[in-house]
Amino acid sequence: MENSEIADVLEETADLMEIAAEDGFRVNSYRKAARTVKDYPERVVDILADPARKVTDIPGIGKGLAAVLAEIVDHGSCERRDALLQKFPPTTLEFLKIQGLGPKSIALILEHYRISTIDDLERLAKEEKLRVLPRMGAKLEEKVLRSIAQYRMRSGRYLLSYADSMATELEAVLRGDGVDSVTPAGSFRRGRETVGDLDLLVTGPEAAAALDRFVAYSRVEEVLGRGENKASAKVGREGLQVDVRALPPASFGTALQYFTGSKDHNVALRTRAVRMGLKLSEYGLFRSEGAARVAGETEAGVYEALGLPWIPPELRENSGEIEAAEAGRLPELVDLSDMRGDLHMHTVATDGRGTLEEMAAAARDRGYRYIAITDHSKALAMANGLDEKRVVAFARQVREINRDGPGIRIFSGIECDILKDGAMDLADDALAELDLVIGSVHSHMNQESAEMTDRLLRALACPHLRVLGHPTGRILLHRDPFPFDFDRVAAEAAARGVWLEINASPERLDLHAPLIRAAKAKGARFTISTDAHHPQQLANMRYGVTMARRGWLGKTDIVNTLAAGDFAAALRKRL
DNA sequence: GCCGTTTTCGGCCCGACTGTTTTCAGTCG
Repeated sequence: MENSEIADVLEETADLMEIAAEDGFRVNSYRKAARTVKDYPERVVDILADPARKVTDIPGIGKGLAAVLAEIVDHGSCERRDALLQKFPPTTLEFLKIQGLGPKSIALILEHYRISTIDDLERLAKEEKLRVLPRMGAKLEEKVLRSIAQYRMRSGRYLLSYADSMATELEAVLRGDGVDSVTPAGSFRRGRETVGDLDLLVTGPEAAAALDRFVAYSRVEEVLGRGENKASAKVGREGLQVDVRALPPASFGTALQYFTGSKDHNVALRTRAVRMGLKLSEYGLFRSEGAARVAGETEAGVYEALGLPWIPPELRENSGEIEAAEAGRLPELVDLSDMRGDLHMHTVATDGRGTLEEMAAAARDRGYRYIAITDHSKALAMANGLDEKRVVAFARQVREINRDGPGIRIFSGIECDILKDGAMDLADDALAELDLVIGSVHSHMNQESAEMTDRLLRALACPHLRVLGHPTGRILLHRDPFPFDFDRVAAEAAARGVWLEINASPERLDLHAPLIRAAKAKGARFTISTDAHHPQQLANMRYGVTMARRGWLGKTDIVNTLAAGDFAAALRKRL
C-alpha cells in the first residue's frame, strides 16, 4: 500500500469525524498525519514492517495514529472509519466539496433527509427543501446549486503555470492610479505545483477601486463575495477562484506573510509568537500585553521580530525551515539566473515542434552556454523515435555544427526508453556515440513496486546512462507517480553518479520537493531541464527551479549550473 | 490525537464574510 493511499484513508476518516462533530483537534491530528504521510519520503508500509523502526518517529504520529496506520496497512481501513461509514455513506463525503456546505450543514441535512448522492442533494435544493432547516435559506439553496454545477465541471486544482498566467493577467486589471502594488501570495507564491485558488494583495490609497475593477472584469464568471477589503470571484472558463484583498501599508508585511502560508508554517510561527509574548495576525505583530505593534510593514521585519531571518516562500511548509532559520542554517537556494544550460529537449526529428537550430537559437537568446538535444528513442515509434543508425548520424551532425561555432555549445543526447525489463532501448555502441544519455520510463507504468524498482536499478547499471528522466512518471491532475522504492533508486543513482532530473514541464514537475530532499539526503545530484517540445517551452525552466528551491537545493546540487567547460568535464567522468 | 525551553495535563492560530438572524453560527482561507 502506497503512502498516498494511506493518506487518502486518513483524510477521509477526518472528514467523517468532522461531520460526526468529533473533537476538532483530534480531526486536525488526522489531517496533519495525512499530509505528513503523503509527503513522507519512505513508505510507511516498509517502516511498519521493519522491527527496528518506529512510525512514531514520524512527526505528528503518536501511539494512537500508529495503531491506526497499522490497521490501514493491514486491511485498508480502521475501526473508527468503519463505524462512521455506518452512519454516513461514503458518497456523502463528496458534499464537502460543495462550496457553502461544511460538516455542520451536511450533518444537519443528513439528520433530516435520507440522501446519499450529489444528485439527491441537487434535488433537495431544487425542491426548496433545504430552506426549512435551521439557519438555511433561499440564498444557500442557490449557492448549492451553483456549486454543484461547478463541481461537475472540474477537478478543483490548477497547474502552477495556469495560475501564473492568470496572475499576470489580473495584475494588469488591478493596476491603476492610486494602486501602489499588486502581489500574488498563497500557494502560488510558495511555488506549489498545483494551486486551488489564487490570492492577490493590493495596496495603495485607491485599492478599493481595484476591487471594483476586479469584480467588473469581463472574464469574471461569478462574484462569490465583495466586502470592504476583500473580493472573491471565479475567473475564466476554468473557474479558478481568485481572492483579492486591499491592504493598508502598515500591515502589508504581516498580510503577505499570512496569506502566503502555508497554514502549517503560519501555525508554527504564531505559536512561536505566543511563546515570545506576541500575537501575530494578518494585521500585524503585536505585544500580547497592551497590543503595541512590533512589526508589520515588511515581511522581513515580521520574521526579524520573531528572531528569525526571512524565509523564502518556497520553504514555508513547516518541514524544518523554522528550525533551520533559527539555527542560521537556511540553504542558499538556487536561482533561475544560476542556470547555464538546458539538458532535455526535443526537435522535429521526433515529436518536437522546432528544429535543432531553432532550439539552439532560443537557448542562446535565454543566455544559456550549452544545451543537450535529447530526442526520443525507437521504442516510441509513435513519436518517430531514433534507432541506432539515426543516433550515429545525429551525433556526427552535432559534432559538425559545433565546429561551425553556433554561439552555444550543443551536446548530442537522447531520451532513451527504459524498457519493461530495465534494458535500454538502444544498443551500447550507439549510446556510446552520444554526449548525454537520459533514461526515461514511458511504458508499462502499472508494474508492481518491486518490479519497477528492479527495472530502474537495472537501468542505472547501464554505463552510458547519465540522467534518470522524470523519475516518477507522474502527470499532474492526470496520472499518479508509478510506485517504486524511491530511496533505493536514489541511493543507487548517487552511488553510480547518475543525476536525477527535475523535469520543469508544468504538467510533470517531477521530481517534487519531498523526493528531492530525500534524494539529496542520499547524496544524489540533479539536473533541471524543461523537456521542451517547442522553443517557447524553454521558458518553463523557472518552474523547475521553483521545484528545486522547494527541495532545498543550492546551485552546487545542480549540474547544469556549471560553466560549459566544467559541465563537459563532468559529463566525461562517470563514477 | 499530539506534544512539551512555562507542560505528562491542558493547551492546540486568527479573523472576515455571509446568511439568517435580531446576536451569531458556519464557512472559508
